[in-house]
Amino acid sequence: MSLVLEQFLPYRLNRLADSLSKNASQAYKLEFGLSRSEWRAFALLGQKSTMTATEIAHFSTMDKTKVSRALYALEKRSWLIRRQDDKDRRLEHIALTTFGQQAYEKLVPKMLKIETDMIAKLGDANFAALKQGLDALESLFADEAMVQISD
Amino acid sequence: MSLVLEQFLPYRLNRLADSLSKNASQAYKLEFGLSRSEWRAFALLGQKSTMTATEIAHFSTMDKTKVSRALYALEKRSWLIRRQDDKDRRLEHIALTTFGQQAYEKLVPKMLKIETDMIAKLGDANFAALKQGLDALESLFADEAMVQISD
DNA sequence: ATGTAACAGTTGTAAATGTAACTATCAAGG
DNA sequence: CCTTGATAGTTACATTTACAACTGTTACAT
Repeated sequence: MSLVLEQFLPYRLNRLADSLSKNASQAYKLEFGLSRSEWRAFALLGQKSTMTATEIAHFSTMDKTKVSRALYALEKRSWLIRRQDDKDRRLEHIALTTFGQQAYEKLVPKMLKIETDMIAKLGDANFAALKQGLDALESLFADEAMVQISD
Repeated sequence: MSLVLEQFLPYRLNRLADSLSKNASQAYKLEFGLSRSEWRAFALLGQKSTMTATEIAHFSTMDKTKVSRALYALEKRSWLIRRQDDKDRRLEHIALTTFGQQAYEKLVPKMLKIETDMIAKLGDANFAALKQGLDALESLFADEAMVQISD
């Protein structure tokens, strides 16, 4: 009947996502000067070692133009190199440089600590509940995406 | 030890918040041409009937400049009126016009339907878990805000 | 009363973003 | 071959946003 914004699910989720991200961004923003999109691309490259820009866009759910600019910024710091595919010259295989990997290995523990601290504060039961809820939400939207694709 | 972006809590929350919001925005964006910040201010005004811009900023967790511009947009559609406070001429008491209220009453059921449909798809158990998790997260960040204030 | 600090709200400006258009490449059919 | 359509990635432009500076007003101590 009546809508209370503070209790409205999309709004709550947005608010919380914002809080968590602001919290987490301290590590990569203050110390490394990375933006959120740069951090995402960077985190993926550290994790999967070699990817194309399109793959990064897919896994980070960012627009490809956003990815393009994030990669450009990371390239300027010499944190990544691009190698053109031998067979398909449209493709670029992107990987972290040694320099980039060193930064990655310095940054990851800090990011993980932020997360584990937060989880500890939440408590096991609440965290389990949160995970269950997020999993359920995610599969819900994964399904919808598939429906759209099969149109 | 290793960071998997897809499982990283701030990232997951961001991703989901985005999905939910895109889903929910269909109603207010396509049919009413409202932006997200306009929707938020509008929803609060419909809910609390009279507020100042600062209050709206506080309850919607938006920057006051964002609120200022959202209110300007809503005012242009004649959805709200401003009345200056008698005692403190810095303050503006903002309320929806009859016109704005009519729009509000048309929009709210659609927004609520989007939410209830989603909750139904989630299932009771998952929704309860989600709520528990979000509540816990929220109180965690509410606490932190207090800590900051008391500094 | 007067100066200083705080507050409400707006505006200016630079950076970030989304959308569409663009370049270059490939693949497949005629 | 050559045309058509798809794909990878970049660039251009319009919109949105954040952040700081600004105007006008109040409160309060001197």
